[in-house]
Amino acid sequence: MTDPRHVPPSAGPRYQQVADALARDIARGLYEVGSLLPTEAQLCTLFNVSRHTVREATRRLVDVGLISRQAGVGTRVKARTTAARYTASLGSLSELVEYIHSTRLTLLSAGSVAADARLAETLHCRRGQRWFQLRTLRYPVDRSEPIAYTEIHVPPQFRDIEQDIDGGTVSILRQIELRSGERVVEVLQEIGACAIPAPQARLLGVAPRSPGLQVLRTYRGAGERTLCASLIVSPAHRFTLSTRWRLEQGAPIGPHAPADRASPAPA
Amino acid sequence: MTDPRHVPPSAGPRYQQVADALARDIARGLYEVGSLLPTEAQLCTLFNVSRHTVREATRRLVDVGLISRQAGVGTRVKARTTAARYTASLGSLSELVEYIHSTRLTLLSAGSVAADARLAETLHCRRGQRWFQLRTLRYPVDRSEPIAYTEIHVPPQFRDIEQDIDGGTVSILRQIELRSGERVVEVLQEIGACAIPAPQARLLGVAPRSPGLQVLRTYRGAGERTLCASLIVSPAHRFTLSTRWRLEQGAPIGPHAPADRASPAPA
DNA sequence: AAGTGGTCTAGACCACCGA
DNA sequence: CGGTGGTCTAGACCACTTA
Repeated sequence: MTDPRHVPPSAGPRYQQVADALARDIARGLYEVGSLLPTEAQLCTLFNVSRHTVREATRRLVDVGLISRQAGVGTRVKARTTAARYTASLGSLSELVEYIHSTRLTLLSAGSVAADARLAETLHCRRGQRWFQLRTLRYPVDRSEPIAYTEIHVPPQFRDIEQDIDGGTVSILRQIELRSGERVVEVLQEIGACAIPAPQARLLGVAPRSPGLQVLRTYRGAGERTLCASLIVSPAHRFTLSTRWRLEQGAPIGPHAPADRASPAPA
Repeated sequence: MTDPRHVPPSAGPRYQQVADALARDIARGLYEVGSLLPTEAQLCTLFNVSRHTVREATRRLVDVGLISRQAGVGTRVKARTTAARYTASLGSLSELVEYIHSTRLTLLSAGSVAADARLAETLHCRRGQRWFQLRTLRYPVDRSEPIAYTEIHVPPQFRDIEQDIDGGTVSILRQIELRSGERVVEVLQEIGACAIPAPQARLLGVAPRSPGLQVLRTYRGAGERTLCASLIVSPAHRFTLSTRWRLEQGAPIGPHAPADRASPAPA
């Protein structure tokens, strides 16, 4: 019942049928990876459609990465099949950072520090590197038990960022972006478990060495310059991080609302 | 009103100029979010180009999420500016799952279970739901200390998956995909910290209630059918999860056009 | 210089939506 | 029903690559 060659002439618009046929032929190996597809003119006669239709068809295949076009050269086969890619995406940095909307921050301290051995390892920087450090606690608006302890580190030249940090890391990032003219280009995130050290445990109202989630985020501009690094420590069960990975189909149809977000653990 | 034509006419093809002009007008607020753009015919006369060119222009704007088109209705403005998007991507599921390449798995047990209250909550399923459960330990090839305890749950109809699980979750997923004809379309991942319960702690060689990382992954096919759910528990410091988020530029090369997002987001 | 894809025009018919 | 975007044709000129 499942003969792959039995594929009915695919339905839908002509360009889709052409695209499907080409994709099938590529998968079949009729057109090998690296070789050139027939020219658009040839495809026109081959499928008996206008050039516009051929281009609409090949455009789809370009979009899914099967082929690429180059003026003056031709249309080259890039891959035999569309690789399965799973992606997660964020609408903005705030979705990564503001794990709970209705939270408030309190600033514990702000000052210049030099990285000791532990901090250097955590932030992947040289020992002795100087940072301007903000230490904060994040609370749900309606409770007095903090969710997380956060250390935010920025390069010393940004030490005079406005310290109304209620906007959290995002507003700090925005200020840095404005002042440096750089854009956050990538965020490296490392998640692990830890035994919460006594000082933080005291702040968070849990027993020393009790289980905690530790999230390190390094915000980088172009050229791998670190614009900000934040370290979050949160007792177990106070929140979880969720990410939704979705298969990226060839044709990105339909709305997707994937988001990495953190959600509070049920109380 | 300022004359928008004082802006230097953007370079490039005609459709790009049209797209730029429209994007500028949307950003300016001339066309409000939610409202309809002029019809394609109107845009043709407005810019004095053919309909093909107008469509090529609006297609770009659709790709970057500024507008959407609907046959019979019109072209609607979806956002005032292209929001910064950060995406993370995986080449395949194995990058998500096989956190360390050189590991080996040992099977502790395999059997049918009914979800008790705890499991039901963990897996977000009904209490009493039946699963075929595999319990495993993952070791680095060169050490005897396990890095993680993993429970893999699959729907009972897949209970006779081949139990040579050395391939890990991925090979199990592949088998399920083959047998069900379904594809893993999305993966929901929840990460939290926990105090490792005594039984698992014993298996992992750590003290009961010591800190652990807990990762729940739910693999879903189309229609939100759960094909597999895995629960990983790993003692602190034995491994960390890293993710790299990258800024996705507005109109990059291959229009892996993210579909529209509802949230206009940050002010 | 010949041939490729890139762009653009002018015109046509269709399915679908809303009044 | 009239108007919208969706599809498709036929033809044209261009910039570019390759020989």
